[in-house]
Amino acid sequence: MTSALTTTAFADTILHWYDLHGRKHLPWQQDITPYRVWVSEIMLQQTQVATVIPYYERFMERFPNVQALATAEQDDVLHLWTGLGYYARGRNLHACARQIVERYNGEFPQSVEQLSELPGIGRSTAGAIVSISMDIRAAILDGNVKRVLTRFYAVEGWPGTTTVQNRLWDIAERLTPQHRHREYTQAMMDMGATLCTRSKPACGICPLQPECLGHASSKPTQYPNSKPKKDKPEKHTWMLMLRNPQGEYLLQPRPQTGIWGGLWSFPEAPSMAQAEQWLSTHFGDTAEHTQELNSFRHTFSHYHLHIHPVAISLTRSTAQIGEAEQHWYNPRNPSALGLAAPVKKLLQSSL
DNA sequence: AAATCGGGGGT
DNA sequence: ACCCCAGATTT
Repeated sequence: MTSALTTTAFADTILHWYDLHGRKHLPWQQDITPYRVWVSEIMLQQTQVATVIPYYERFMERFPNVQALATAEQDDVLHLWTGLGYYARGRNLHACARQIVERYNGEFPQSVEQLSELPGIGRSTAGAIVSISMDIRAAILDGNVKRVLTRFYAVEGWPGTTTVQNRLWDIAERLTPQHRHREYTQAMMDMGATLCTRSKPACGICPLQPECLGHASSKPTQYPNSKPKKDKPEKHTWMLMLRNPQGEYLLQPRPQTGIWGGLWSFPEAPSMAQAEQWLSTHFGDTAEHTQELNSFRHTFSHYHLHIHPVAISLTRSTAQIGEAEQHWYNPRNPSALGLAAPVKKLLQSSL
């Protein structure tokens, strides 16, 4: 980790580049408040800017402040989160808003330590909130910053390990300047997002290039070192699309934890045989036209899920199924519920 | 320390 | 088809 550049010169270089080329017109960069920055940071976790923007605009219109979010129903929050993924972010966002209202009288606490105790806010997100919206010096270490730093210092090792992560935090803290925190934080993210990109870094126009060890190595894209590969298991599930005579589909809430936590989905079975078993138990005299639709594959970060949709038309509406909560969903008049992306897709294609 | 959580966009 | 993205939480 040797560079001719002092930490001060590093920040000055970044800030000068930001003044000329940084992004200053993103939605969350207007009317900067802790609430608006917080929501944007949560949405931007593992999700790219272009994807987030329409979700952010809708969310801000519906929940303009932390009080509005705190008093909302979880279904209303997850409805606006449908399609963004990582739904624990939506649940944590909601829980966090309620804690801020209850414990802090609706005002965001002004330290990385206090913010980090709140659900969904870790060290990096807390650093972003205080540096951008409160003018408090703090480092961040998101994907963009990791990429810039691992390249600039040619840091070996996968950043998922504690060793590499600690080293990167040390570097990030050391490089954060004493002034212009908001601009520096934004500048580092912009560098990573627009210049020091994953596969085609624009080293030719990068102000850090003369001192960059990654560039000197002639293989800057080898940083950050990639995660060790693992085979993804293949899993299967049968989704039962029960349609009543009114054209409504039966949905059930999923558990709060695990895949699609807190969202609504079709009843599922681990095999077609068990699906038919379940059908005869609950709909023995009302189910007809059971038809297996074309299956498709949905890929998660850690496994592939083969979804086998089964269309079942009911001769009449049926009462409560066991003790489970349930909702009859009309695709022509959608309810405000959180839906997993494949469920939403299936409901739309049923029209 | 390692596993768990989605969906989309780039290549 | 594969990689990974403005990470945090749980085990």
